[in-house]
Amino acid sequence: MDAATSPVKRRDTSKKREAILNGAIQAFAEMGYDQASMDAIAEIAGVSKRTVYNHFRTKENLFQGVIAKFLEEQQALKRIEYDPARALEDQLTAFAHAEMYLINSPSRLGLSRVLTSVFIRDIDYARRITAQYASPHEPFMQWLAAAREDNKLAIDNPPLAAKVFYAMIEGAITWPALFQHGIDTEAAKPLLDELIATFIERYRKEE
Amino acid sequence: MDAATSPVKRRDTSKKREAILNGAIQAFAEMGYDQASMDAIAEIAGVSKRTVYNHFRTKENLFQGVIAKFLEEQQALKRIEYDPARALEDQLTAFAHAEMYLINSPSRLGLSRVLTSVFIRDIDYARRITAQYASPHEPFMQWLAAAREDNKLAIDNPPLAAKVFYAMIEGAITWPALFQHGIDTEAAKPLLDELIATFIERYRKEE
DNA sequence: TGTTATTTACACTGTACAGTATAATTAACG
DNA sequence: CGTTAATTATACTGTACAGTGTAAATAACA
Repeated sequence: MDAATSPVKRRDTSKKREAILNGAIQAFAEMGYDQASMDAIAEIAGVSKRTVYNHFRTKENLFQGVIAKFLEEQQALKRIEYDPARALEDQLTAFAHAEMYLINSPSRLGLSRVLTSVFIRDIDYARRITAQYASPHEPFMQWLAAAREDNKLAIDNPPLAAKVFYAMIEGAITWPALFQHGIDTEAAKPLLDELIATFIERYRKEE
Repeated sequence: MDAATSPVKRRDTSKKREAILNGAIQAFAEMGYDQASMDAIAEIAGVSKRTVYNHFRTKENLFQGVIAKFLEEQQALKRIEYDPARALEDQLTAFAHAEMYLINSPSRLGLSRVLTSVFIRDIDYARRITAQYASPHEPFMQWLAAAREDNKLAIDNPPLAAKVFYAMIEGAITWPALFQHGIDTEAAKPLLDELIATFIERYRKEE
């Protein structure tokens, strides 16, 4: 199958593949999984339906390609570096804002909804897929560990504290954004500040 | 249309209607909205398909009947009375446990997933439906107000505090339960305790 | 018991869509 | 250029399912 070892002449098909993937992303995001027919996807991608099937055996297969792209991006975008020179509030606020803008970005919002609706219809399937990616809370747990190391936070159980923080962010921002047309970032700021204040009050190291 | 005012003889059809509704609830919960065909629903309900259509004009219509039943029950089950004789921790813990057992109950878990998947596919539809019911946070806001009145909590902005609490419960319990096969209630207790401690540390009134 | 509203069985229509078949066309690579 | 892998247009198959039509059966009520 490898171009270098195969005796068969193979051409570069990555361009079409990209086009199909992008068309599928757009179609899924705008119409949802079921409504996005393979005909519609092919048309949006500017490609014949047969070509779609030449690249992806089934619709489900194509969807997995879309998911992979989406989740890999997500993973790359959820970084947080601990900075000992910066106030904890500042860093947490920046991080929470990043989460809010990420979920709010229109292109991702649509796909997040589709992912949610597909995953909740088949949670075992969801497990199988998401198991292939690192836990999205990992970078934050690293941050917490660094802050503790730096004697700024008193945390007995970092995974537990990470769950508390993510519960707040997801419960207050992520899920509401999905069920509305995104979040009004200005209106959400007082809530975000309150969450961060609550978190810090709990775990701040007493001097 | 009213039996008392109509000149047409009308019989009691509520039994069949109940049977259809219960069959639909079971079918939707077990198979999801799309997979639950009207034929399947009729069979589970022990009723002919034509009778289903005699009671509900369309599948969507039937689904609304199911939703109505579900959301009304939900509303009734989300009560919390403030008790000045009981510690805040106790009351919040009991409340949070009630939420956890409610989402965990197998019959409701399936329907909650279906509701989620339908609502997230059409958030404007979701708005129209849920707008007909009281905000699910209302009872808790009353509780907060009573606790403040009783000088136990220092809360400037009760709706904001309510959002903080519900964000924690939903982010930590409700959503995870939906995407797993429910929540392991024992394993969740430390997290629940931590959330409540965090909430109380933020809003407890200093003596 | 007779009337008739309601229910049933069953055949049917129309539509939407995943996936396939195939012959013709295009364009990348040597 | 010529070869041929990749792509295209188009027509097609099979299936699933919402919703309808109808005549016969059933059962609630007067």
